[in-house]
Amino acid sequence: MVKGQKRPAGCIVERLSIYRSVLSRLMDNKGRTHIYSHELGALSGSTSAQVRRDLMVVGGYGTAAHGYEIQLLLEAIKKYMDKPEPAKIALAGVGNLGRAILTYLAGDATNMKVIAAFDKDGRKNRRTFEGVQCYPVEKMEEIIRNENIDVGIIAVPAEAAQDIANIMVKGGVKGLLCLAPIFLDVPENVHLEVADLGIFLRKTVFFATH
Amino acid sequence: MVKGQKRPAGCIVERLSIYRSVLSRLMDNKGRTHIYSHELGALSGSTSAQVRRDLMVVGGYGTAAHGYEIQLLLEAIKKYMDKPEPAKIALAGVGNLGRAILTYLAGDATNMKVIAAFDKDGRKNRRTFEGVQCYPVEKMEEIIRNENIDVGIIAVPAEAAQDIANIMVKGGVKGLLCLAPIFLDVPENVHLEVADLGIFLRKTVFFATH
DNA sequence: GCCTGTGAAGCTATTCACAGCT
DNA sequence: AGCTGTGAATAGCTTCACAGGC
Repeated sequence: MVKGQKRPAGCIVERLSIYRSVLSRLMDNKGRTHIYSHELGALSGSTSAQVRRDLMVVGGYGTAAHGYEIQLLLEAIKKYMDKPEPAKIALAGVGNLGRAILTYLAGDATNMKVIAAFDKDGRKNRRTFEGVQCYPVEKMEEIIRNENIDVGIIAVPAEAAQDIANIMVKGGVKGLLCLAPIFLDVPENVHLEVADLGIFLRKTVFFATH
Repeated sequence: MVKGQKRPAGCIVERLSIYRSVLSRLMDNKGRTHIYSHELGALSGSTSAQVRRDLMVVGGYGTAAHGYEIQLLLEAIKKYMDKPEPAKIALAGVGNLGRAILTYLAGDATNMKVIAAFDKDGRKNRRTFEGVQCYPVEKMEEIIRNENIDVGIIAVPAEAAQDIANIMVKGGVKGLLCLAPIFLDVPENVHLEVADLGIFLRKTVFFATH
């Protein structure tokens, strides 16, 4: 028997991303200006101690009186995580999953920009999705290289994923987010992030039924 | 500066799910019957030591001569992870993301079954998606309770996610997979798994550009 | 020689707990 | 009284390294 799920362990970067989105929403929608570590913890699935530790990394600006000033915190996180220029992104595969991510990014794409999408399906080329132009896969390597794209998102079926990854790497991406249910082989110097929805579902099912 | 990404730390359950899908593919597509820990490691983004440790948990059946027998391994993993009855699943939100997960499950749903989908959009009701019937949200609690559904997948916009979660919990689900970019408040006894694509993208961007 | 199974060591990440401040 | 920042302690996870087997 497994010992009872631990919080997904996620590294700091993951949690900082979460804090960031929670804080933005809090500031924009509720007009909050300050927050305590235990509140932020509750809103992001973490503990107060964890929050304080994380915030130390970006330079803790909290006061005992009012906690953290949200504005300041967001700037500190941004400074820690973001490069001055928005990251350039390419998307391969404009199926349901690809479109879902475009929709998401149309809402919150702070410091990220999807430069181009690619699809094998000729009918999708020349079209735009959420304002992003779709090109044939044959042009991918060239466009990635010319536009200096940083990150590739792989939202194609598992069978095609490795080929797509190879082309993206040849084009010069430094990171890949693979949404297909397969583990890709990429060079050491390219960061691979795997987000397989099926695995998450299996995990959920496991913990729900045990 | 962050210390250089560590393997996502994922707990055993996550890795077992991965092994399982890798092994199935290997057996079905390539007709392999045996595999060594270092091979399985390479194919699933892990190390040989890690694989051997994980497989001990399900009952290691390896031999020095041929490694592990795939068939046996799959059965052992299944016995460890699956209940005798397939897990019953409900999906809320039949947008791009919801449909993506239905497509996925149409391919590999071993021991999982999506019983019903729900959507606010009246035009989607009465339709089926990948063979799954779509109902209005008003019927959700009732259907979840009557069908004894184990797990809910939340693929609705962030604003609606908490309401949907509340209804699902009232209906009696024991686990929730939330795909919306928000952290939900659920009772202790319900397992919450958060899979926010935006967070993964942010992580990828961070490691690609640092 | 090369593999598995596994105790022991080594790391990382998380939590505790408290000094210092308001 | 209640909060932050942080050293120290703990818990959890991963790798090492080697005995035992083919």
